[in-house]
Amino acid sequence: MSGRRDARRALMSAAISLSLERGFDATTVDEIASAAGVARRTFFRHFRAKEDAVFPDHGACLERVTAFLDAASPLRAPLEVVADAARIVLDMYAEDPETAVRRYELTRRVPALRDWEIGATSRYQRAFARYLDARRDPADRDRFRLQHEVAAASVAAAHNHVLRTWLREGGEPDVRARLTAAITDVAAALHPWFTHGTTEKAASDEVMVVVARPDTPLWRIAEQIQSAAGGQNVPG
Amino acid sequence: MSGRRDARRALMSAAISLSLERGFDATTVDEIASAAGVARRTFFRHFRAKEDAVFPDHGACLERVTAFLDAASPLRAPLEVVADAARIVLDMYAEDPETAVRRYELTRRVPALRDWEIGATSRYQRAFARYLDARRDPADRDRFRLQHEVAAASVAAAHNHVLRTWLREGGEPDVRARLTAAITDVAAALHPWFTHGTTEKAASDEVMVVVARPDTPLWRIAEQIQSAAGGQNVPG
DNA sequence: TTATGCTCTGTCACTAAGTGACATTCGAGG
DNA sequence: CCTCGAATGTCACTTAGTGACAGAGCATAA
Repeated sequence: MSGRRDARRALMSAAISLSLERGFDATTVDEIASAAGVARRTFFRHFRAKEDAVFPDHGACLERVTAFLDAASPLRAPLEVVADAARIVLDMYAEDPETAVRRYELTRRVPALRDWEIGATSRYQRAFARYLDARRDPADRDRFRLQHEVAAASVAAAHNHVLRTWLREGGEPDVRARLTAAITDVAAALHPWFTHGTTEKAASDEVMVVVARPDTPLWRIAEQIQSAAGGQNVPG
Repeated sequence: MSGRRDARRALMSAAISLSLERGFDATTVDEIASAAGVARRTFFRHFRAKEDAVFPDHGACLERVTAFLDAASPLRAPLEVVADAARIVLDMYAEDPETAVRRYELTRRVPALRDWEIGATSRYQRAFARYLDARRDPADRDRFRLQHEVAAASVAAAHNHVLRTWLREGGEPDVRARLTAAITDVAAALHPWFTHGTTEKAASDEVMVVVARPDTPLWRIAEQIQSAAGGQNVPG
């Protein structure tokens, strides 16, 4: 009937607005669809369920996260990569703070929406754990699966904490810095789990010597070199 | 029509069996009800939704967990109490291993059921975090909320890991011991977060002297006494 | 311009989840 | 035997979600 490309966005907006006014359960898909100026069937072409209309971007964001994790350099420390992945999720919320805050109001009030979002975030968490698994030497995977799941859950919890605090305050200040700080805290506690291949270094002023066992992961060596260089350029 | 007291159990059993045969989505509530020998309406008197019939005990278990946490002695270390709370949940699964394994088969295959269970377990996790909050001095709560949420998530993740491993193996060996081991690992990493009120001790062979700041929590002092006693009886 | 094809959309019809109202039956206790 | 309350059965209804088919909008090639 009108512009043909913004149906999805209009539906999301209508779903959130109407749910905030009358309540989520008291709002029918018919009402949402007609408020957005489309047919009822069109709603279900864009969203699998009524709850999905409130969180329309989790699908695409999950794909972005998994693609990022699949493409991450093996030279980087695993927990740092997972932290960046969490940052991707946070950025998605921060992209539209107003909508994020309105959504948050809804999820606090409607249990069905809370469960739906928990289901969505659990998929990120699973992606984190799967990534940590993949980074580990195949022989070690079974032994470290517990640590991976706990680490993934911890990063997800830190992300959720920062996100909720930010939303409660209205979406104003710098979220990314807070996430970095939170995950640094968590990573400090969990660090021992990810430093198995021990590395020793004997450094002088001019020469850097790194002594490591042959099976030491590359990212650990990179980490040692970086800390030994102390922020200065490593002489070529 | 027949015995009047076991409708709930019969419905749960029918729901799991039929869903394993034909698939969860392809099984209607009508079929479940008639298989259990009751009317369709009776199903919804016992369960809020079709998914609920597969996990009928989470509600009661959550009440047990929160009651346990509310009644826990302030002399015990917070992480130990939370570990015991997780044990309550694990015991509920272990009470009927066969059903638990069948349920697990279902949750692996049906996304709706997986999301439903994740929603249920998230409520335990919230209870854990809320308890850790309550244990903290009111002035410290805001500063430590991140740690509480991460700790709660970690314990929940450890529980889920042990549970899933156990279910995958068919439900045979000693689960409780594994949960203890897993949570011990986690608690070791998280321990620094829960030892703020520093305690120093100067011990001799016959006399025990505990030096602590006045605001040191009781459970920390108890912990110190216990470790100083080294498993022996503390002389009265 | 018309023809062709693709994607998004509208319409209709249908199954099944979940709820409210009211009647009925079972079981315990007087 | 009668009564009361809780669990159940019956009926009717709203609404979520899906399948099938038709039409509208927009591109590209002839």
